[in-house]
Parts: sequence; C-alpha cells; structure tokens
Amino acid sequence: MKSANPIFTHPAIQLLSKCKTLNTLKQVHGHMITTGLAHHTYPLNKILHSSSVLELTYAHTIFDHIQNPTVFLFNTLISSIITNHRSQTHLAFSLYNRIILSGDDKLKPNCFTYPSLFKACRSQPWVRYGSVLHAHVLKFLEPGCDRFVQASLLNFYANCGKLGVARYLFDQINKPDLATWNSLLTAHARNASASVGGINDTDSCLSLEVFRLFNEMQNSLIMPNEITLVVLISACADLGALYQGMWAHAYVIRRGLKLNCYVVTSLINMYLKCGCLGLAYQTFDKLPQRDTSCYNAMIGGFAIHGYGQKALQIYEKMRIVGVLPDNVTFNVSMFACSGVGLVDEGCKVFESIKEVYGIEPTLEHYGYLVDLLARAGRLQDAEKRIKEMPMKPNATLWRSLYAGARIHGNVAIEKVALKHLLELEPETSDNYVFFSNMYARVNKWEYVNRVRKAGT
DNA sequence: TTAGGGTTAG
Repeated sequence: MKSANPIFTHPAIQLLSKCKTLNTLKQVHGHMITTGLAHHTYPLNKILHSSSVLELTYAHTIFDHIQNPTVFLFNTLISSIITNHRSQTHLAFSLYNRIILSGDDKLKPNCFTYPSLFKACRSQPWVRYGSVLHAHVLKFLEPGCDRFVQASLLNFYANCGKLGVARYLFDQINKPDLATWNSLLTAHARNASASVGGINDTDSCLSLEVFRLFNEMQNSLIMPNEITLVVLISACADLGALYQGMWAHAYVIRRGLKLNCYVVTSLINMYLKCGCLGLAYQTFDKLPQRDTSCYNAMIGGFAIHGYGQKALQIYEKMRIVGVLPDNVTFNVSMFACSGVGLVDEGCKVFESIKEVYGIEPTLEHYGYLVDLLARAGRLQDAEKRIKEMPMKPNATLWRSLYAGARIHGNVAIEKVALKHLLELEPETSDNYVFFSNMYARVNKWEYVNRVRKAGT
C-alpha cells in the first residue's frame, strides 16, 4: 500500500489555516523555511493563500522570492487580491501580464486564471479589459472547456448591459448548471431594473423574460435555489406583480427553501412595491435573525408609506438587538423623519453617525439632513450645515435648500441656493426658470427678462 | 495535492 506523501499531511500546513494574525503566520512560515517545506509548491501555495488574506504585502514578498512560479501560484494570488483586496486590483492585472508576457512555454493562463479577473472587470476602471480578456480566453483555452469561465464571461457582458452577448454565451453552454442559470436570470433582472428614468417597455419585457427563463429552467430539471428565488421575486417587484410574487413566496415555503435574509429582503421589497405594507411587515416580523439589509428595507418601507414613527421604532429596535446600521440605514431613517416632520429625531440620527458609530457622515447623509431641515422650514440651520460641511456641497443639497426656501417663502435663502445651483449646473434650464420665477414673485421684472435670456 | 462563476435594501 502506498503511504501518503508527508508534505501534504505536515502539521505546519494544518496550523496555517488557523493563523489569525500575521505574526503567528510568520512563525509558521519560518518553521516551514527551516524544515525545507517552503520549497514545495503545495505548502507554498497554502502559505501564499493564507498570507494574502491577512497582509497582501507579505504575500507579494513571498511570491517575489519564488523562482519560476507556476500558473497555480499566480492564480492563487490573483484571485485572492480580487476577493480580499479589491482596491489593489491593478496588482492582479500586473500578475496576469507577467503570465502573458513571460515568453515561457510552460507558463500559460488556464481556466482558473479568468473567473476572478472577469469579476474584477465588472467595475471601473477595469471594464475595458473585459473584451481583451475574452480574446485571450479564445486564444489560450479550448472552446467551451470550462463552465466557470463561460459563466464569468456571461456575467461580465450582462454587467455591461450586453444582454444579447450574455444570452449567446449561455446558449453555448452544454447543460447549464444551477449557478449558470442563476447568472442568466440575474443578467435579465439586473438589466431590467438598471434603467435610468423609470420603467419602459424594454424593462418590463426583461422582467417578464425572468419568468419565462424560470419556467425553462424548471423544464430542464434544474432545481431552483434561494438565489434563483431572490431574482424571481425581484422581477415580480419590478413589475408590481403581486400575485406572482405571492406564488414565489409560497414556492419558497413549499419547496423547503430557506427564508434567509436575502430572500426575506427581496420579499419585503416586493410587497412594498406592490403597496402591501402589512404583508411586508409580517414577512419581516417572522424572520428570527435579521441583518442590516433586512432592517433597511423595512425602515425604508415604512418611510415611503408615510409611517415615519414606525420606521424610527424599527431603527431603535435594530440598535437594541445590536445589528449595526450602515450608510443606507442612516439615509432611510433620516428620510423617514423628513417625510413626517420629525426634525429633532432626524438630526439625532445624523449626529449618531459620528458620535455613536464613529463614521464620518457622507455627502449623501448631509443631503438627507439638509432636506429634513429645509422641508421643516429651518432654513438658517440648513444653510449653516451646508456652509460648515467638510466637503463641497453638490447641486442636490442646494436644490433641497431652494425647495425649502421656496415653500417657506424665504426669498433671501432661495436666492443664495439658486446662485449656487446656477454655478454648479449652468446647463440646466430648470434653474433659470426657478430664478426668473423668484424675481417674478417679488415683481423684479427687469431681472426676470435678464435671467430668461441667460438661460436660453 | 491546492484554485475559479450566481442573490437583498434608499
């Protein structure tokens, strides 16, 4: 009987996965160097992976000391950078370039090289490299050799809005598995809800296509999972299709799928979009373990339906049970206050961002604060907040101040806000109309004509 | 003997 190679079962390798700090990892690495273990690819890959999660610089130093690293080691580092250190994506691409430009016949990218790189290409500034990578896939890999590469390509094109290419690539895949089906469904749902400026016929068609694809998927005997249902329920929300959404909810229960935070959040959102606040709350209330997103959906739901006080109660409950709020939580909570004039409560939420949670308020947070104050007629406070904020205010903030000043009849502040709006958006004709309307209201007709001329 | 693709909220 052949005994296992001791390298693979060495206790130092078991220890590696338990290292929680760079210091302990360095100790194990030192031990591996003295025992000669660090010369072998298998343990080297393990240490490269563990160190890249904890401290990328250390992993890079290890990598730079490896003579003739294999494509396996390149892939490990590339994928770890993209998964754990997205801001360092350029390092992943320079590693990829090293493979391509090595001139070494033994060093070629393989099917494990591409999925993470395509994932990186979904955000700027890397999007433009996607089609280059696609060309490399065709050059270096056998056609249709790997479903992971095919699915990641599909996701890349879907993310760019090139749904036709995504569908073409899907049709090339032999017996698509569950994740590939989910990719295609996600592609349609994402493109349906990604349009700017509201619903149009194309978007509705894409959401309807999600229904059709779901049926096609079931006919191909692939069992949907929670992810599939999240996509299906989101399509129902986009269409305002309550009956289909309820059917999907029942399907989750009937098929024994988990009502996890993703599924429940999409259900809450669907019920809210269909105007069923009660059903949204029932679904929220039944979930024993809720995450931040789930709370955000419910707070936002109460806010949109005009129940600011209820929204704040949920926000308070979140604090009591110890679920950490995020930027969205602060936004929706302040929005909830704004809608029903709970000014002091909204200000308290704003102050808590820094004082309680130690987070620097963002431009968007200031936007909600100014909107809250301006709507309530606290125009001097709103203007003071804009002037004292640490970043440059954008047009949205000045517009909120303008709207508040307009409603509450404060021409002086209205004028200040409009001047800033014109500076920031000289091309927006609405701003000139607002300005001339303001002068017309105070009977300054010579200015009305002057502003109108400037705006044409 | 190790690696890679799919989900929610304003």
